Amino acid sequence: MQIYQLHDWPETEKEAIAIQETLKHQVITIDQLKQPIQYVAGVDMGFLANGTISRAAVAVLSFPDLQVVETTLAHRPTSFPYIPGFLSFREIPAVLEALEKIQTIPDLILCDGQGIAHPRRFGIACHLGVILDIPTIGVAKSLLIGKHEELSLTRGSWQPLIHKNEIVGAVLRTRTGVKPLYISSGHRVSLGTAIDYVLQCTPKYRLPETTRIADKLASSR
DNA sequence: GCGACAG
DNA sequence: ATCTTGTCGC
Repeated sequence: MQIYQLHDWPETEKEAIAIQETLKHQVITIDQLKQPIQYVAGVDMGFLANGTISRAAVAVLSFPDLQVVETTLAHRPTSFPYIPGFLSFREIPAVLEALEKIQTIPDLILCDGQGIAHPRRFGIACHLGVILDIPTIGVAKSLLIGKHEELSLTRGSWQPLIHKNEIVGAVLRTRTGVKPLYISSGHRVSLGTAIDYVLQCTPKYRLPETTRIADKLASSR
């Protein structure tokens, strides 16, 4: 797929904040998805050579049957450190390179990390969604910001994630008795719809099939 | 100032 | 993210 650069890539945290503050106004948190969804993609990262090389993996699956349709890999020198709140600047360059090789354009992308459940409401799912103008959902394995009530142990139960008096996402149990996931809108997907798709993509394990496939590719040799 | 902190 | 074996439980 063809990808257009929206901005120069930052060198410093200060430049990164400016980009986030600008682009966050382009994020759409209501449903604007193709109907029906035919292809769902998962994206994940791995690192090689003591972290100096970034490897991005993309897996496109059919929906709702979740069969692998296509996968790609891309490698790049790691150019930005890991700083909480700035994950996208570290990971997106390699992800875009892997997505450029994809033939099957996904209707929805599940990202490893937060969407608007972010200090400036612009996590990696938002950033990728705005760059591509494709619907995205943030699916994180741990909390970045916000608080929530305890939730019951059964699959499908969830609680709103609150930050500064705003509902920024949901804590969602995708498997009974297992640690929950942190779900938030990335771009062109509402929270309720995000929860719905994440549950449809987790028929068996805690993590969505999309990210499980991408994860294997990204962290294998 | 102190603590928290996606991957 | 990554370094790493066995082990507890369904």
